Amino acid sequence: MTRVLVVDDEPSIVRALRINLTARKYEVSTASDGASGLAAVARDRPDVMILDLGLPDMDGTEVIRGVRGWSSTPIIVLSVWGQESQKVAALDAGADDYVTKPFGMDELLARLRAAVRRAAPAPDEPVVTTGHFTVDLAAKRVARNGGDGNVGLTPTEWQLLEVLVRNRGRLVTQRQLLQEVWGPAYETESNYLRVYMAQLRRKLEPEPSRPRYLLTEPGMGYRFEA
Amino acid sequence: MTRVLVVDDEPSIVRALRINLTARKYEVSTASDGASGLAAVARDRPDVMILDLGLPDMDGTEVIRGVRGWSSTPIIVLSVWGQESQKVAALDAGADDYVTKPFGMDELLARLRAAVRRAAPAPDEPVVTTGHFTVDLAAKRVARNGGDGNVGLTPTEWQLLEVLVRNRGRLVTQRQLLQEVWGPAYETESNYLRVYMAQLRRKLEPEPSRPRYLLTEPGMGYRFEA
DNA sequence: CCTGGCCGTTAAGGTTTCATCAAGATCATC
DNA sequence: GATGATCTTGATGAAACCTTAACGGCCAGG
Repeated sequence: MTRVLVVDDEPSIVRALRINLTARKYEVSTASDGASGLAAVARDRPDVMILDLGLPDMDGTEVIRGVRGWSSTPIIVLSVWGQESQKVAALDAGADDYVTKPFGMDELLARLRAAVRRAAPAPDEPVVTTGHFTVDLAAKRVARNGGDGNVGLTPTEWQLLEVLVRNRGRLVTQRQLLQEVWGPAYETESNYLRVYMAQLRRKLEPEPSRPRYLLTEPGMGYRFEA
Repeated sequence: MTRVLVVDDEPSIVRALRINLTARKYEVSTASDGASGLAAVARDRPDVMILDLGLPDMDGTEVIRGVRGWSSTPIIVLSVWGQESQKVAALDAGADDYVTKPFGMDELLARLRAAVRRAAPAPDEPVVTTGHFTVDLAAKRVARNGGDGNVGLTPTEWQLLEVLVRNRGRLVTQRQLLQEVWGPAYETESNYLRVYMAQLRRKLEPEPSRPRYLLTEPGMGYRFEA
């Protein structure tokens, strides 16, 4: 039975969610502010968390960071319409998805299912092959196809490549990359990214100046394409 | 059976709607002012609401806001011709679509079907496909069908497209778009919209000068149709 | 018929962001 | 303490982007 934690300070929403989720065989626990929400995550270990951004005691992104410090429980964020920057901040902080209030129950349930499914035992393919090289995530090895021997990557280069390959096909924001590789304090040092992306491209791309696998999306981030 | 709530103070219109809707197997309930309309929404939980803006007791946008506080039931607004600003205000408040009086029954029924269909089970994955291209909200990727490679969108273009796609099938006012993409301070810079809509159409539409998916609603806003 | 408002389109300017290079700082190892 | 690899930092030219203004088409109202 899937456990859901609802953190919202509006009783009507909490009630509606409790009724609908219970009817669909979810196990529901609730909290009405950020502090007790964090406590509830630690206590109940929910499989997924629904979090309202407009809590009375603390900022929603603070709650997300508090959870993400030690848990990867999927988080679906509820936000009122028009607070675009808030939503972006929440996603950057580690939220998995968002729904704007007012929401349709069907939509929320769909996103809930999707979030739980994504979190399920990741059938991670540990080896990714492109037309020119092969990345083995488990063995931490990169080898050029046809050519022998493996490509030597420095620790930082490897971490960067790993994040990109794990999100292959998807765009990864600069902030996310910096946060995962260098830590939260380096969110703005986009210079590092450029230097290391250049090094990766020099070592992996057939034409480093015309990237084919490690793509730049100007203003947004990078994408690994296999 | 689909439940429709009609809120209008003109008996002739209520009667005409009741007859036509009942004949087409809708279950109809009615109310003649805003207050009882709100009560009826809470009591009957209609699948869709048809709301006249010219009610005796309260402003139409007030009714919409009252509903939107806790429900996302689709709302189709009826307004007399010429009250453009009223319609925009209603859409901004959260209405889904509008029909100007006098209206053709066929048109109203079409919009009714569209609104109900839209509210039905939302797709699990945030991937929207049209006849000519596919939008993946999670991966931030747009690909032309058949053609390979993805279409390169700038950050602003992407944000604009995202708002439209998330509200697919439904009219989004200029103000809403400007606020979500550029921020509350740019509510009147409708020039930006024209420039970026043109760019999106050039990149996505098969015939940019004859839009098929990114539609203009003159005086109101834009609509993404899949 | 003319006028004004709204929309679509285009192009140029200024600004931000990106790629590349190279030199200093840091770290691990011996 | 010396050495080599790795990581930071700064500078520069190039590319992409955002903004802004101008022009023309279309439609409605006078």
